[in-house]
Amino acid sequence: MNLNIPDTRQRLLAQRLDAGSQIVATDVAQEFDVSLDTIRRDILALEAKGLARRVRGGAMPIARPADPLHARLDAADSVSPAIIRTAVQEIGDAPTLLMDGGATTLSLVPLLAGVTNRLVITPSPWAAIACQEHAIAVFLIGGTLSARGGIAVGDLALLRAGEIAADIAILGACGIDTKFGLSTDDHAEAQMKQAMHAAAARTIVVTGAQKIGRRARHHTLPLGQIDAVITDADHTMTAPFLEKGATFISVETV
Amino acid sequence: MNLNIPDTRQRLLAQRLDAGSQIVATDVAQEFDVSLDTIRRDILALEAKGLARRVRGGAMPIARPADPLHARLDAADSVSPAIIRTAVQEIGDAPTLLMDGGATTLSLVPLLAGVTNRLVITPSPWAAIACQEHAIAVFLIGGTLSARGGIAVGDLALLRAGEIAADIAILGACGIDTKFGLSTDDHAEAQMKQAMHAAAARTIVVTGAQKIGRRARHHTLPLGQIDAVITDADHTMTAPFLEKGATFISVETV
DNA sequence: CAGATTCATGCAAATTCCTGCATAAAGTTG
DNA sequence: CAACTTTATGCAGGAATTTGCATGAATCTG
Repeated sequence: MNLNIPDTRQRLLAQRLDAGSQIVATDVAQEFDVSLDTIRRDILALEAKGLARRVRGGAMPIARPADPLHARLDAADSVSPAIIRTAVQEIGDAPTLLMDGGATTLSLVPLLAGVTNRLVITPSPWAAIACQEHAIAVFLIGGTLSARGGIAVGDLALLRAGEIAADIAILGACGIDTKFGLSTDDHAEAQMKQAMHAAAARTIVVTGAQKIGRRARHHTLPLGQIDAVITDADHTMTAPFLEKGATFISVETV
Repeated sequence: MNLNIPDTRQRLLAQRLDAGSQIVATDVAQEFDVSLDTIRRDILALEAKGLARRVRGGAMPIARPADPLHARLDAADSVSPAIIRTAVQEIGDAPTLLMDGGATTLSLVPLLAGVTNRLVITPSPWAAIACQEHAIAVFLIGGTLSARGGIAVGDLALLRAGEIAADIAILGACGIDTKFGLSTDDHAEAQMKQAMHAAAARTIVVTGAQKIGRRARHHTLPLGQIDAVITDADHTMTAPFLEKGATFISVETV
């Protein structure tokens, strides 16, 4: 049995809050066999750490971050047209595409129509909808959609990606660095991108200049496994990558 | 159990208002099992915060400036609020939901938030996105997205639905008829809906009056396998169904 | 205009919160 | 080992919040 000390209790309570459930002080007091005051103090401590929102009778999870859609749509507007043009040209007539989620890749979709027999495979519901609106055949990879992330992830999704042989994987980036390679903020999404890379003959990364040199939390792919990076960064930023043998296709910013 | 405190209630009410539905004080009072006065005070508080327009008997959403994204939601807005309210009430606190695609079921999503540990499983990317915007955990069922249809279909999808045990399957309808039962325009989607029915303990159909008596191309479920139909059709339309032993929950059109 | 419904206000009961204090266990220091 | 400090816990009493009810006013409906 666990020790019934503040640390243990608070850890468990924080865990529950993080999972989205509410905490009813009287219930928890009974569960741990301590007085209501003790639980109240635990909640007080959690609030001080910013892990709980205290309400009458217990606590609730901290308010979630602002909804990702607007940010996503706003960002989509800001993707450089030059990047989009170049990426579409690079993709050419390849019939089977693996598309990542994210604003940058999403903005490519409208220009992918018009190729006969093209199939887009994607774990992103946004990309799937965009494809359908442009009459592109689309296969949706299922899985859990994380609260913050934009693509479906999970073992099921990984397996499924393993069953697929695509021509080109088109990935977005949270960060790309000369040593750390391509990186992603979410661990599960990083795995998904690795699986997409493995299932495709070529891997292209499409990303704006602001991601160059950044390192996100999780390593995703080493530079050597990326066939081309399309970006609007200028030469001073891409030079270190070129020295390491990476293929960067830079486009002039307008 | 959820905390029944002003904060929780007001948050949920604000959410419903934001989703465009109106609030009937007496109904909500019953739903939360509190007195009318309490709800009245909640509405008062929401009005003070500028989140509600108080009217006799309840509250209405604040008139919002039109928004470019709104074009897509128009279809959802045309779903009778009474149907939405009733369906949400019928769903209650069920933690695991299987949601069909379509405008009607999509319009339910904003009101499904606020239940702890709720998971929505859906083959519809639209539903998945709507869930994510409302911070509802969602599992996306993968598969091919047909050009016209709104949900992912395919053997893979069917298999996957077979691995799932949900509390309630919430289905839309292309047509529902006393003899032909529930029917769907697309064969693959019909199969998907059958699989969803099989994976859930209860099956609820939510549909507008215009679908009553229609027969779509593909038979999907016999009436006997549907636990409840929620519709705004009047008694003259639903009577033939009731005679056959079906459960229809009719709501008055406003 | 009469009846019914809904709203506003005040009030009492119940619940919960806050503060201070006493006790006990664990750790620290000389 | 003894004395001290720190930490955790439970309890009591007063303050604050929330709730349901009662009363009369206001509003809607036919």
